[in-house]
This record gives sequence, structure tokens and C-alpha cells, in this order.
Amino acid sequence: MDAILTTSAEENYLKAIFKIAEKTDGAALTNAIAMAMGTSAASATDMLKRLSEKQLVVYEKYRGVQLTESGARLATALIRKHRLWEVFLVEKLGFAWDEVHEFAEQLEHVQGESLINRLDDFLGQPRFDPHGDPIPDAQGRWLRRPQIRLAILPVGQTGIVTGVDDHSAAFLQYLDQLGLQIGAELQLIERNPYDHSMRVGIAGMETVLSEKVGQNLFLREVGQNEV
Amino acid sequence: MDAILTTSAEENYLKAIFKIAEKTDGAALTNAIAMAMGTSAASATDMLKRLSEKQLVVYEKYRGVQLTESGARLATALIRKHRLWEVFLVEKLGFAWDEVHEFAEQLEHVQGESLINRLDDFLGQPRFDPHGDPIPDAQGRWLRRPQIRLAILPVGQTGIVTGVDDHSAAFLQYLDQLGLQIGAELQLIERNPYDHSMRVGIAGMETVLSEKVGQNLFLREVGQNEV
DNA sequence: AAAAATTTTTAGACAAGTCTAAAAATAAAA
DNA sequence: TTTTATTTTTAGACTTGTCTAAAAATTTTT
Repeated sequence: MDAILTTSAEENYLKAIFKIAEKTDGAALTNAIAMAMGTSAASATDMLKRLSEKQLVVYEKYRGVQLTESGARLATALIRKHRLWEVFLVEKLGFAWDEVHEFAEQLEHVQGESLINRLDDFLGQPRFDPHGDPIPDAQGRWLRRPQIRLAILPVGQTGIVTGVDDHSAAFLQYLDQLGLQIGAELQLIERNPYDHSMRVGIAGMETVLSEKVGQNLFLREVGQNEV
Repeated sequence: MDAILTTSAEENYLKAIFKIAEKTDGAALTNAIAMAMGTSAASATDMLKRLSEKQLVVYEKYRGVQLTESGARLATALIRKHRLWEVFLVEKLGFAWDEVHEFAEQLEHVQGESLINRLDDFLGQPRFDPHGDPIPDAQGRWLRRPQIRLAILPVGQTGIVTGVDDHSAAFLQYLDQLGLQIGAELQLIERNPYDHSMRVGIAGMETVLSEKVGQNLFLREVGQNEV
């Protein structure tokens, strides 16, 4: 409950650990963390010890770390801040969804509970950010939506774009160009058995998307169409 | 013209130097800087050397520093950011004018030209912050308004509150309580020759204000009233 | 199960920003 | 003008976060 003092660097590590732990079974290995942070394994080891001293992770030599409850709470709060600032940047300041990440990386470290809660209210308590990622509420709870990658959508199915897995500017700009913003409708007409590329319909137009695009695009299924 | 990389600490020193230089004749002594920063003179000396290496100040041993053109430009940009964020916090998030300083201290260090310019547009390019301080534009130009301290306002004169010199929460809250927000009208009825306290009219009510309050309150004179 | 490859940790170093204590320079007072 | 007081600088140390190189532990391969 008492506020633990953390530096920006510590917070960034916590966030990286949180995201790694999400994909694995809760543990994060030193090398994976170093990779995610773009630092050396030696630096990561140093930081893991520091985080361990602050009781934000449980660290076991050669076994990596696991977030403690307060560590996870902190990471979640950080993600909340990041995503709310992204909503602000897009909705209020008019930035494109591929321009906001770096700013949000900085803004998420601004300290002060009341600031982020007031921002949340100002924005109308959005539950998803401009990339479709869920925003935890003040208690750290988030909504999960049923969504499926385009890559595994059944042929003939129609879906609404709900999010992306790849957040790179290059991918987001490509989606913009295709008219595939969040909320756009897409129909999967045919999947090529050779390279798994897909013929799709977007706003009445037909295009072909690579498997890579399919792997990085999330949809909500909305209905079956005859093939 | 090329962007000089600065740390938050360096930026804070630049801001402090700028404010000291405003009050003196352009030079800032080591001790004054240390005092403003709440650090030791030794630490300040270290930093002055660093800023000098980056060509942000001209440093002369035992003589203090003077901002270079790029140093002054950076300090001005920082003040612009601080004050624009304060406007955002008060106008958009609904904070009181005594609550925003600490947040703005953090927000002013968020890097990125486009962010602050878009924020400026979003806010309607305000020329004054919630405390009445002028906000430099993107070119570093600011408006100067004719204003006078209540302490030297002639008796019988009416004024509109335009700003404060003391930005402490205690003072700002006291002003709130008196109904003395920016834009409020105040009439100086009488000045006590013994302690220079003042009998004033605010919104039809009479109160007595100390000289200290008078020293920290700025007004625009709007008219003569018979005594 | 031993050898090879990989991962992780330790050791030692560096930069930024801070500190205290002592030395040096400047300014003020006698 | 000499002494005293003040200001400023230097010297040495500490913390955070980083690095490289080498050592140690673990995992994988044979």
C-alpha cells in the first residue's frame, strides 16, 4: 500500500519483466530481460538485484525473476499510465497512432496518483488505447476481449479490427494505408495454401495480405459469409 | 539550431540560472544557484563546469556564469513547457492553481518539439499561465504586461489581479479564500502608515491585507476612485 | 557421463550527479 | 593595508546505471 520509490530505469525493467512474464509462465530470465531492455546481461543482473532488494521481484540466481505483488502492481500502473497518455496524444492532441509511443514512454514516468486519475476522467475512462490494448483501471483490473489473429481466422469470416501485436511505426502506417484502423471491417475471402497469404475485402476493395500481417492483426469475429 | 542533449538536472540548473539572471544584471553567482537548487556550492560548481563545456553558459572562476544564447533559448523553452503544462492541468484536468507546480516540474522535461507545440494549439495558444506568468511562444517571445505590486498601488486606486510573485501553495490558497483569483477586482481603500497593511475592497467586502501580501500580488490599474 | 555450448554472474571501470571537509580566492572590515 | 569573513573551488567519496572481459553455473549435445 505504501508508495515504493522507483527510478525510471527500475520502472522500465519492471514493465519489461511484466511483459515477458505474460508470455512465459510467470518467470523472466536475465537474458530475455537484457534483450528487451537493450542492455547487457551484466547490467540486467545488477538491476535484478536492486529490484530484489526493493522486494519488487523474487530473484533466484541463474533462474531469473518473478514479480512480487507490489512489483506487478507497479508494472500495471505503469502500463495504465502509458496507455492513457497515448489516448490523450491521439484523441486530444491529434497525433497518429504510430507517433505516440516515444512520448508515452516519457510521460508514463511522471509521478502522482491524482494526475493519472484526473487524466483518466478527462479522457472519459477509456478501456482501450489507440492500438487496441486494454487499459487497466485504477485498481489494476483490465478487460479482456475475445479476439483472434487474422492468420487463424476461418476463410469466409468477417472481422472487426481490434488491435495489433506489432506496434512498429512501419506496420501501423501500412495499416493506415490499407484503411485498417481499429474498428475497420475486414472479410477473409481466401487463404493461399502455399505461403498463407490472404485475399481480403476491406471497404469493398480486395487486397492481398501476407501471413506476417495476419500474425500481427487482431480481429473480433462478426459473422460468417458464404465463400 | 541543432538540438543540444541535456539531462533533467542540467535543465533545472539552466532554469534556475535564467531566473537569477533576470533579477540581477545577467550574471548568476555559484552560491545563489546552489541555494536555488537546494544543493551545495560544490555541486553547483561541478554543474557549472559541465554546462560550460556544453556551451550553455559562460563560466568564469569565482565570477559565476552567464547564459549563452543557446542556454537562454533552452531555459526559455523549458519555461514555456512548464507553463503550458500548468495551463493544461488547471484548464483541462481541473486542478487548483496551487496543485500544479510539482507535476509541471516533471512534465517540462518530456522531450519532443511537436508535443509541446500541439499542446499549445490544443490549449488555444494561451499567453499566460494560471499564476499570471507569461508563456513564451515557440520562438521564445513573451508578452510583457503593465502590472504593479499592490504594495505600491496608490490609495484609492482599483486594480485587477494579474499575477503573483510568491507561488507557494499557502499563499495561493489564502488568495483563493479571499476571492483573489486572477482577474479579480480589488480596491485599495487605505494604507496603514505604521505597518503598511492595507484596507481593501474585494467584491463589495472589506478586508485588511498585510504588506507581505501586497509585495506578492500584481495588479493592473484600472481606475481612480475618490477616497 | 563427459564435452561443448550457452547463460548468468562477478570483477573492475566509467559518467552523472550528489555529498562533506578542507583549501584557495575574493570581498568586507578594522 | 592587514585581518577577518565570506564565497568558491578542489579533493575524495558515494549511488545509480551502464559497460567489457573473464569466471562460474547451467543446459545441451554427443
